[in-house]
Amino acid sequence: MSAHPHPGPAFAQHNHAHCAHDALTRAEAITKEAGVRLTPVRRRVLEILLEEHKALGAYDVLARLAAEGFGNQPPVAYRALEFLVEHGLAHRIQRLNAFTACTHIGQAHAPAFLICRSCATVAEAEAAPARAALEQSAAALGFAIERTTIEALGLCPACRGAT
Amino acid sequence: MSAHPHPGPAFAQHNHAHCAHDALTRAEAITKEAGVRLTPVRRRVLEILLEEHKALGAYDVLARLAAEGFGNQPPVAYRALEFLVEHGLAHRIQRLNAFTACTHIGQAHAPAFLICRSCATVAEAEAAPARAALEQSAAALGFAIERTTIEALGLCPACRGAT
DNA sequence: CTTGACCTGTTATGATATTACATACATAGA
DNA sequence: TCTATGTATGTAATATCATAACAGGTCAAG
Repeated sequence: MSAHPHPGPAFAQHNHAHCAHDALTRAEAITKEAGVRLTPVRRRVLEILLEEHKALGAYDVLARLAAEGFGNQPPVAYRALEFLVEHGLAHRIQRLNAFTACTHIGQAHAPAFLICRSCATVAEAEAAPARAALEQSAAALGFAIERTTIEALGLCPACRGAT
Repeated sequence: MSAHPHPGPAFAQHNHAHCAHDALTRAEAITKEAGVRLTPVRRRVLEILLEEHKALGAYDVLARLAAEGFGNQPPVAYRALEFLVEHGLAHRIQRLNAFTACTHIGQAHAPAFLICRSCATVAEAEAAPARAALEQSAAALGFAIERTTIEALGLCPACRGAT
């Protein structure tokens, strides 16, 4: 169990170095637990995503990897990203065709994403109530939901303040 | 006002010819009202989308158009689709990079999409409660939502029944 | 019947993503 | 230790999705 069960949102001021380091530590625990390998490329991709609370395209990640001596073909990035998403270490933002590090690694969560259209920061919000509401609507139609994508575009607190 | 303010979901049995014809009639009213033109390409694209309650990729639509003598370059399809989305006659399904005809043309609505992973049918569900719940979560973080995308993947009633 | 706005078409290119296959690495069992 | 096996990485080639820029056509207001 962690001492930080509810880390603040990406919008809030925080010690980002600690936030990123903590995420990596958790990622190592998670992967070890699952019996899968957090290889150098995978780990590096997670680190890259953790540098900022933004979503990065696969090709952005790829460029970074290539510059550091990893392979420079798309599958290198896509495979690492897929691995991270599959193990809950990162999320795919459909609206942006991009990826962002999970800010709640190791915690059961079903996030909604809040995407600032001004600064591109992506935060995870609690989506359980929204999902429950949707579940209701769907059930009324006889539809069995398996996976839900909830993404909102708008303005983060900082960008609302700025003119 | 229509005699069918609450058409059934795409999953329900319905007279599809009537459903599609009705949608076109409404589309004509909407565009006339807005002072924009439902030109042949645009109208034809809407008809194509209305043929089934599925999402079609821009290039699928384009192929149909080209076969019918319209232009065969991507912008032809993208522009018509953009027009339809802009005027609420169709929706973009982010998850599929595809488009589907709106089943509630002319009604104020903020839909969630239910996508059957088996038969690919797309239905619109009521998303107002889910949006309200999300609005709550977002407000707590100081985030001002402008647009929300809600898409669920799962099994439609028919495909649940089938083994 | 001209003008201006908008629509359609085309070329070209950019951005995102996957398939297929070859090579290298880790590790468990002989 | 050796080697077989599964898994990971690297590369080439290609598929899929999307937009920019510009030329020509259509239509309706003046």
